[in-house]
Amino acid sequence: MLEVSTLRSPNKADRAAVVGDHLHHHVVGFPAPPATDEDDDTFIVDDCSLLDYIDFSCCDVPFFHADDGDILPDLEVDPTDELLAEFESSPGDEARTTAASTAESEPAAADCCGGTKGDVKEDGAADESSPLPHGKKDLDQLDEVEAETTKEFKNGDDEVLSAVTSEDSPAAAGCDAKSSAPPAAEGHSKRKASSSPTTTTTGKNSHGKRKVKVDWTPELHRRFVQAVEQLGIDKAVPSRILELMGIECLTRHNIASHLQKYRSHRKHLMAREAEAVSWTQKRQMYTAAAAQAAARGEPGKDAAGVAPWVVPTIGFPPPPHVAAAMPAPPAAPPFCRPLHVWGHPTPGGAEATPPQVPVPPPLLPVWPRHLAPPPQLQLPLPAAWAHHRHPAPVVDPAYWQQPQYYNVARKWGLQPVTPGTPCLQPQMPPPALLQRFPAPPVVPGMVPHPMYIPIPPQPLPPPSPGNKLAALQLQLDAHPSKESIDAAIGDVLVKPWLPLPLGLKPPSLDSVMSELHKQGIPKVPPAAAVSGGAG
DNA sequence: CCCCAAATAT
DNA sequence: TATATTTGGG
Repeated sequence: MLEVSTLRSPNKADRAAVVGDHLHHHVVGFPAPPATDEDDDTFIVDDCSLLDYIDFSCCDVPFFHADDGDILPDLEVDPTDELLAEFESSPGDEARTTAASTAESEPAAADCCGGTKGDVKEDGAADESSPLPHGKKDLDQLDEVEAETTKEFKNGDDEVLSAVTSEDSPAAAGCDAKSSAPPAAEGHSKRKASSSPTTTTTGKNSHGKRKVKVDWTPELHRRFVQAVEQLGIDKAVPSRILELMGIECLTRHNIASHLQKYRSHRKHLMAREAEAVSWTQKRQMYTAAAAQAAARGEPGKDAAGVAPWVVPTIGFPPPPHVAAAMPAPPAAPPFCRPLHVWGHPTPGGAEATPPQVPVPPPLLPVWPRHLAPPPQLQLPLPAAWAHHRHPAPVVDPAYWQQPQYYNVARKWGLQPVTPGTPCLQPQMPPPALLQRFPAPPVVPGMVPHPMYIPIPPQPLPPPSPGNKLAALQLQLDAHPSKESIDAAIGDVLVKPWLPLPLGLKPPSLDSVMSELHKQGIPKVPPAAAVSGGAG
């Protein structure tokens, strides 16, 4: 059994307790509970079932359900937004839902886990009994759970959000989390010890399993990010973050881990981006060169030859007008799930401001491959592209400020990238646009993806004799490393656009496009048929 | 206490 | 298998 310790917050009174599943639906968030001070320490979740059912994976998706349709609301969210409940399940099933709670703007008070889904650790026992037929629920801890409203309805289940860990750390405890199990036994219970078979977490329904790990739900993550941002670099250390977050359910370790990952993730992104950018640039340069060559009437350079090289800009955001002219992205995924947790919370407003131009983003956010987007969850999301206009990209200052990353950031010029923001669901381009989007030809060696137009490496048009640049580029691009490709692809998937490294000066897309246009070259290779687009 | 790297679980 | 999270060490 796992125990979760709850943290108590000194100040906060709030905490929601979690409820056991037994309740079927009662969620229980107690807004501020008068509760139990006594108890603060631990909650037990008994039910096993709850957790089980909860599909954490889905959790990520919480947004979708949003009533408002928002997706990743920012931290500040209104209650409404915050609800992240995910209900993926349908009523019929077990339903698992999770709701998020509201968050408050207040960091401190935050609710912690607003989003967390319950995790709990388990141990065993508890009762698995969980008799609940279907319900499972979690609870949330949120302090204020106002949001509940929605949640409750939803499936009737409840959800919870708490994260929990079992750490021993008392300190941590406090939260509302749910915890469960009896403390006893193992005492420390680190999950690890048990190897118990059960484990599970994710959803399965069976009853016995629960999540052991802290579930970093988007909500939680948001909070995390927020905290980090608020703290700013220096202070963005686990302990501070924890404090800021106010979530007592989490332990420093949890935070630290998450932080680590967060950084790591960023680092990777940066690296990939850099690569992608460079690759893209080369490509673009080549394109430009080719276009010029074509313009000169060089043989072999016709629209066809050139067009293939026109790729959606991966490296940088196309200017609005260009974007408009560009081919619409193939089909947008049914919905996007936030980059798990790694993204930044979009601070308010960003999403709030819909892009003036409903231009479909050339690039789409990533949806974890392992997750199949629930069909039902298709929500209209605000265009992610709003990013272009974001006055100030929301970046996690803290992140970048960290020495190691700061340097990197400078190096790569990533300042404004907002890593996780992307999870907005791109709007589905109008049919007309979709048609314009030729299906990417299947190119051996290239990974087919609806998101980008594959550019066959091999079929490069021979450089014209006089075109050194083209030749050079050809060489460079002819055999892109797998990584490069991957990076490019990943890039596309991950973010709509990337800032170029400071040192690089990409040819303007406009110039390229206009060049092509002059030549009568279609923006997109006519050939391809639209792939399933939506797929 | 924090960061990094590895191990493990999901 | 890949990814996420946790655990352990410096």
